[in-house]
Amino acid sequence: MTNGTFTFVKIQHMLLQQTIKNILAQVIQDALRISITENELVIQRTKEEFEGDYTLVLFGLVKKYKLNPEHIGKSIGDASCEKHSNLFKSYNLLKGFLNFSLQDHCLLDFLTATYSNLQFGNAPDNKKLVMVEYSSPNTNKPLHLGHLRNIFLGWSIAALLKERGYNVTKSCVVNDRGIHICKSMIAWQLFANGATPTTVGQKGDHFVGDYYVKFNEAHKKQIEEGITAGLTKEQAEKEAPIMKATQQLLQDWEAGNPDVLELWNRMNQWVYKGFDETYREIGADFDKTYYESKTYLLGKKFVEQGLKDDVFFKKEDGSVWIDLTPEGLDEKLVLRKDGTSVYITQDLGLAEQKFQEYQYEKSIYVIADEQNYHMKVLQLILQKLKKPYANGIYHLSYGMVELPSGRMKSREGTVVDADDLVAEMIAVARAKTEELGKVKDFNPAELNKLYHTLALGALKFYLLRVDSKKKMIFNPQESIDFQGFTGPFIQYTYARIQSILRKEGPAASQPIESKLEKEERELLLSLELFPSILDQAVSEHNPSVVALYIFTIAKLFNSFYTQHSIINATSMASRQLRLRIAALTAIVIQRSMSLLGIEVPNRM
RNA sequence: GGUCCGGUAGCUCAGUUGAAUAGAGCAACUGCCUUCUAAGCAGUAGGUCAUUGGUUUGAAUCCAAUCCGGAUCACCA
Repeated sequence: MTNGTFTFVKIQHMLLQQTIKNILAQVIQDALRISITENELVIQRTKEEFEGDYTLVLFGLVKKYKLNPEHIGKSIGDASCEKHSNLFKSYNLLKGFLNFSLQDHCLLDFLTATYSNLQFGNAPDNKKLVMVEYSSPNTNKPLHLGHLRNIFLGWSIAALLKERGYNVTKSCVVNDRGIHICKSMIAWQLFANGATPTTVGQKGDHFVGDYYVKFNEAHKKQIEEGITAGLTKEQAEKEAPIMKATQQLLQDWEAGNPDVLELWNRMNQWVYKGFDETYREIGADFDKTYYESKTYLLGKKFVEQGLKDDVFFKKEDGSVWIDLTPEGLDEKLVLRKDGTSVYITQDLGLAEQKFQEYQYEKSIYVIADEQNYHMKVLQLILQKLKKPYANGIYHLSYGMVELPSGRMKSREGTVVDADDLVAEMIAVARAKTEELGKVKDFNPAELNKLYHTLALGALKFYLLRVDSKKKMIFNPQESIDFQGFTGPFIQYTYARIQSILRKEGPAASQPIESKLEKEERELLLSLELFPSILDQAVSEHNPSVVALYIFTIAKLFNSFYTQHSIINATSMASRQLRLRIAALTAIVIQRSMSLLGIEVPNRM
């Protein structure tokens, strides 16, 4: 801090575990006269059944330096407690495990420094730009459960990145053109008699989705007729009149037929209005939206460049390919023989477009794992074209949400609709709240707000608590729980704390008890991990780390809460200590949940 | 067939840079509300970590083989 200049000093809390590692590495060098870095040390939280807070696992040292564990354990333990008595209170040695107990004041210092810090966990701007693309719906049907997993994941990853200092741009690619939307258009022309979402009083995305279903019904019927008339199944699918009309519509669209464009635009607007409503309801937002209709031609110039650079090659029929067999993949088409571009080529163009607009360091694509191969190919092609942004592409691949009966199929009507599910969750939240009757003094607006908070808390937590890489099974018969490892459990813990803090908040001027109870210790040791948990979640691109963490915090607090009274603590100093612990727990819960996109209620 | 992912308690999932007796939640069973919110807490029961072999002082975790499930390898998106 220089004189006369206002310098903002951000105090970064040094994690205990890292501090211990650094000190022990030094101690070991001095005491055993061996050269060792802190990264070689294995430090972990001491298991509950043993005495201590942090444990140094000695086996690595024993093996590498051929030392006796009893001997080195004692040397390290003695030297540590002697030279760093401000950190280590005592140690015990069990087999190859050296368990250290920390001085209470280490935890109390941490508590004092953070209990009123509403920014705890927030890291300073690191000037790195990241794009997160998520949601990316088709415009022929409403959002479903699979989209919800995608959206919650993408939103949360973006929030986590921001929290840890990244500059984040959230983007969405809308697949607004192609055969799928033409199917809805044809069905509307054939069956709607001019009906609109307004005339039938239906949400626009559902309205259009219904015509997509009607298309499939009509198509199916025509296929059966075709087969009866002697066609093969494949022929019947292609030759069905409604399919031919759809193909014609697609060609007219590409040719720019004004009537077709007008209908296309009108139907898409209906869908967007519906999407916006759903996004608002579930708290999704985007900084930038790309429309496929505007970007799908961008990739074509890649083809020329790729041919020139000998990355691509042309076949006799005029189609263009890339040979990825040296990489263990296949030959992949990048341009059809009729000169139209394929999916992968469009994605190449969009990646370039995004980079030109944002110069991102990293570009995260939240896309289901069925596209693992596609994303691998995308990155590989960009690398072969020597694009500077190629290595920054990261596919956040998540498993599909399945029903007990298997995959959801929109054509078979087995999808779990996003709007329906949210409405159902709100109904469950209402029923549970009324059953418990704790907020009878709430007015209708407050009640609706609470139901919404609880419903989305339950739903988001349910989808985010599972490791995103794994597929998950959703059983619509069993409604999502409000007890145990759930959003409402954590929200409840928060509400409990608020109920105490409404009566009395911690007073900075008051002294606090300096000796910690077991439960207080446990809680502080875990709360202290918060920033490192966020780093882990970011580096693994995995919000479930945060969900898991905050669940253990809530459990620890509830356990503490039932064993020790806060307001009626036996001494003023003890009450002040506990009020601070409660306040910090509330902060960590609120912040963790907000990073999952979940709000916390003051009462429930 | 090639490639990739997965298999842990009745169910849904943690734990996989190797480390102490493999953990939660739900469901089942026992207790605990005149005390800060019982959407809670404490406890009981439940396991051949798919199988077999290997590496290691030590394997759910690493290696190999096998079995089972899924995804993908489209001039679909």
